[in-house]
Amino acid sequence: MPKWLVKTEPSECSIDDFADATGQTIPWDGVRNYQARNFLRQMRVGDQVLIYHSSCKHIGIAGIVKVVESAYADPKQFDPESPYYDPKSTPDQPRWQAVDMAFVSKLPRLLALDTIKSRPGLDGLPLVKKGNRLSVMPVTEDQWAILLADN
DNA sequence: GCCAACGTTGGC
DNA sequence: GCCAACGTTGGC
Repeated sequence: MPKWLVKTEPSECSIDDFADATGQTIPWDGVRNYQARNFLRQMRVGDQVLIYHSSCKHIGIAGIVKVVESAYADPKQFDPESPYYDPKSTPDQPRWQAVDMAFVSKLPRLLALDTIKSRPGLDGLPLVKKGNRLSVMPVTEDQWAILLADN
């Protein structure tokens, strides 16, 4: 079963928002980068996803969610009022996808970015590569195990 | 708030 | 198809 990591600004959507919506579904929409979108398309129901908090006070991996609905056309691309509106997208030819996710667990404590960077074996993870801006990325089983060790 | 790194756009 | 200009991301 593939595993993933997604970045989010906690002011927009945090692990606590998922926890507060336990048993419910939260759409993962607004992805507007082709490489990230291609990974979204590969997600399958049941895949586990690490939630990474970016651009905030406590940067790092905060918890785990799971995919509960695989990719469908992101409705926000058709909504002129939305900041995620894409005028070049049409319902016949949608450019962007969303998936639905649901809460699994919070990490007992935040796995901080500097801790992540200090662990060997994560060189291949796009998250720790310099200048990387990819917001949806695959995580290998090995990387997953390293990240969740001692947590 | 700064700024390096990156992706996208659009003129040519 | 090149590439400069621009906008955005995201750590610091």
